[in-house]
Amino acid sequence: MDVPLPHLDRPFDYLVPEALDADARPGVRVKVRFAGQLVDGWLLERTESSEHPKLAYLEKVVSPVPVLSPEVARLARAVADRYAGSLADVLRLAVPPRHARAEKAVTSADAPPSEDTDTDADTDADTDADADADADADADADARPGGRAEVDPRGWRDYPAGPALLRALTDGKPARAVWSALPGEDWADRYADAVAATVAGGRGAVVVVADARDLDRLDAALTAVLGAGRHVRLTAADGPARRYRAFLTARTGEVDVVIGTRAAMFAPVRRLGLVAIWDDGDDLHAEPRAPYPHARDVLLTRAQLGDVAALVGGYARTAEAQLLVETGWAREVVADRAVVRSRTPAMAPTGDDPQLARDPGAASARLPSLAWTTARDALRADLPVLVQVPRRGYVPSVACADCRAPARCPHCAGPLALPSAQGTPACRWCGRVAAAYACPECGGRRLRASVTGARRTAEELGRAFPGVPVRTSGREEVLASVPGGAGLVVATPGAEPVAEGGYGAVLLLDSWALLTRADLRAGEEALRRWMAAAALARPGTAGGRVVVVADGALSPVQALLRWDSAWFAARELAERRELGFPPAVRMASVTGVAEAVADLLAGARLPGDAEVLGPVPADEGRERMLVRVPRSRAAAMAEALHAAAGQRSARKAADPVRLQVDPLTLF
DNA sequence: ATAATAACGAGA
DNA sequence: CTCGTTATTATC
Repeated sequence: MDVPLPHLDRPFDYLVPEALDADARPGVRVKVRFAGQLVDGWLLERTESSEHPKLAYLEKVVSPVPVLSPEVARLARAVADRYAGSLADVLRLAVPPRHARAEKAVTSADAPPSEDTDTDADTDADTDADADADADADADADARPGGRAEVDPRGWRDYPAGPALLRALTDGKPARAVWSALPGEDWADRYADAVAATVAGGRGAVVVVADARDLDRLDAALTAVLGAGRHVRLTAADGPARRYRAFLTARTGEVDVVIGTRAAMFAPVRRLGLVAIWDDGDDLHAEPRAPYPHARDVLLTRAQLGDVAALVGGYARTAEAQLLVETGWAREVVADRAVVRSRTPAMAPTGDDPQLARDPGAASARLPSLAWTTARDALRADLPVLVQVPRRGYVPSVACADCRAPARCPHCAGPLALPSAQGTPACRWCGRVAAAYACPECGGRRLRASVTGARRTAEELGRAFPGVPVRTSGREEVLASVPGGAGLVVATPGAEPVAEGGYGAVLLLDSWALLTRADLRAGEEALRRWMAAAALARPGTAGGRVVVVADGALSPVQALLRWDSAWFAARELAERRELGFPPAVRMASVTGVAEAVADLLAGARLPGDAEVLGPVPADEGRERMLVRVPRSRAAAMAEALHAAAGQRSARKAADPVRLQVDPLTLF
């Protein structure tokens, strides 16, 4: 039933009239009379009998195309349960809005929609070039015959476990890998290898990337490996018609490789063999619509439910990925230290005090001396220079003025904030005032908030190197690539263009702004962005250098210098265990006007060991409470919150409450 | 939203 | 005890 009310989050039985019998198959969209009015719904299954005494008739089958596959239906239910949401909400994300013209185009051009069991569909249009793969498509995927073409594992040889991963994919084994890409790695090519290996084994794949630029890159890499027409792009940016068309192409089994942004995470794929996500730390992977699922978690749930292989990759490793490794759910795929050293650009930290710069050019650019000379040398060698500058608008938290350790609440470890320049610091979680705050690291008593003026520094940089072309890549205009000669590229994180042959120098400026963000993930996020930029530099052996303007003693900086995000992720995860933060525990946030939040929590039968933190003020006069449970109680907490939301909606409580499990930002 | 059903209270 | 009115709850 396509109504978002939590108390109606269950199936309802209807009679199927004779006339609709043929079309009324599981997975089709239907219209039914419900509480007097016509509402949309999904036909989940056909049964012979019903517990319910008096049934109404199905009103209409909207379209005979069974757009909801059984696998996706099961997945959607699991995702709804995990995120304390309703099936209807998840299905809205999983199945794009119907586009009648696109539907007509796809279903008339091809064979009729395939049978509904994802494992035996064989009505795919025989694609001209390689009809080879489907000769034994119906055979048990685990009993792959030996004579199949293997994918060349060359690009994966830098990682000792790489070739075995590709073999497992071709053999249809549900391998699970957390991959740490080397600097300079062409990740899109490696993902194309993994997909090709899966396809060679007769299975399909879903790959999710964060943005359009990554998608273009992956698209090109896949076309080079698989040829055209073997995969399809699924992204909301392509517009409703193309999106629905791509969706149907996958649903009918015409192609069995889907790549896309998070809109693709629920893509129906026949004989799914691999789910993959690149750069899972990018916050674009978090769906902003209820129930706010994260692409990584949806894909991992998919892998878990369906004996499907999973690949979680990035230059940097997230704490979540580290948890997969530490629990043994996934194996890490990393290069040996010697290989890492040979590929890494020469990296150095430098203090951020421009007064120390002796060179006049450096002083005019307000650049640390080392950063300035490094850039100058690269330009003289006719190599491009990348300058990464954080975007404005980060809310900095409060840090110790002496050692710069983030100031945390002594009681609940939430972030401290200064209400005014003169005020006493208070916790943004529990609201307690930390009047006598002393830094646990160094004992310092002074606090500072920080930082602005990032972009201006970058503009001044251009003036410091007269005659050198300056390009910018940022929010308004994102460059995909730049030519190889001498030139300055100023980019905000995530918008760094690839340089032909690699950058001669990469400068990471104003790291302070990244590191002091009021965010649990500040360190992880800073490292992720630095690594993404540093990965574009030439190796040190080819003259590539990276200068990070930050204290070399800080652990994210250490991790960058050693190109060891696994080490950092392990530290990060250990710290979150200690502080009781996700992903070591499961959290949920409850947001709304004060009394509504209190009402919901009062009605929630939370597990006994649940902790309730807050309230803290949220925007527009609402407030926010956090519920924290051990991971073993995650399902019970989600259930309890969903049920409590159901009670409220059943008695038509006016004020809405937003439930978010594993919210991306906790503060 | 709307109909059924339970709960309630006043008057016979 | 019964009838009419009002809260509650389920909605196939």
